[in-house]
Amino acid sequence: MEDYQAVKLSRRERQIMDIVYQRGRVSVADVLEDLPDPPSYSTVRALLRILEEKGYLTHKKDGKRYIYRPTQPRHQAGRFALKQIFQTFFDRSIEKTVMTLVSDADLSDEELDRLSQLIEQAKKGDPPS
Amino acid sequence: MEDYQAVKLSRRERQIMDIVYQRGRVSVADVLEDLPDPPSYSTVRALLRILEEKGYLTHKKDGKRYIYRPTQPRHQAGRFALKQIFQTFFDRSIEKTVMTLVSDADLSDEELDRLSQLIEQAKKGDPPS
DNA sequence: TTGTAAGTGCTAAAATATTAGCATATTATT
DNA sequence: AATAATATGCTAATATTTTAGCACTTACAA
Repeated sequence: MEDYQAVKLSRRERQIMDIVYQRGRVSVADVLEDLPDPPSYSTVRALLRILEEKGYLTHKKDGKRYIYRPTQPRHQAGRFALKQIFQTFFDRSIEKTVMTLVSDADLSDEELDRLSQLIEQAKKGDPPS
Repeated sequence: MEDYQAVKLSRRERQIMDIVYQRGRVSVADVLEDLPDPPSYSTVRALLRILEEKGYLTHKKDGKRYIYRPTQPRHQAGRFALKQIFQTFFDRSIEKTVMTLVSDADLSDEELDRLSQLIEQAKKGDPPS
């Protein structure tokens, strides 16, 4: 399992991976811009290199600079991260988790409708137990 | 904002906080048991002490041993963590997030119904925009 | 071309985090 | 009240993370 396991990453590495996943693709300057308590340019480069060595990122050249992207698809990484949260804070209860999500979000009626539909579909589509 | 900001925690500290939030209250032995690549007993004690110094935990005596608990309520910490994930991996889209949650979960029909109700209630109760 | 601005590669210093171990305290039992 | 078992308090060694800086490269424009 070579997941985006925050469990293996150091503090800075984690911060950087979060930025990478938020932006999709990043230059050194992008990361520097988003990083809290921003360190030096050199530092960011070093971290990106390390993350690449560890297999979390790849880069390609774009003009004279590197553009980094995650090796693992965002969706997959998100799924893993979500599972983690859900286990740690919400007793593995989907209900509790969705409740928190929804109550914090201040959704419009249309959005709520779409959510309902989503759940209906889940009910039809994939009947368990 | 003195949240459960994983952003400030080291790798081990984070792992420990996750365990604490999962179990609610822990002894040193509990933590040691759940920690991946378990270090020594001493180590765990040291980490717990540090987390207490930093304000993330408190302890009280229970017989001869300490029981640690988070200073921040679980619900609040969970909310914060969830928000983070949601921003990082799901474009701030509740729909995407819920979709992932629900499709991974293999819920029973009753559970799906309860979710629907939840959403209906949100619609009535708190009409936005 | 060649100068310059903006990159990268690498290395090693500095700062933090992680760890073990010894000394001391507490509880329960005999 | 002495002992054994199981805690904690503290300190210092070790390992890892984080950082800066110098040497080199590339792209572009004068």
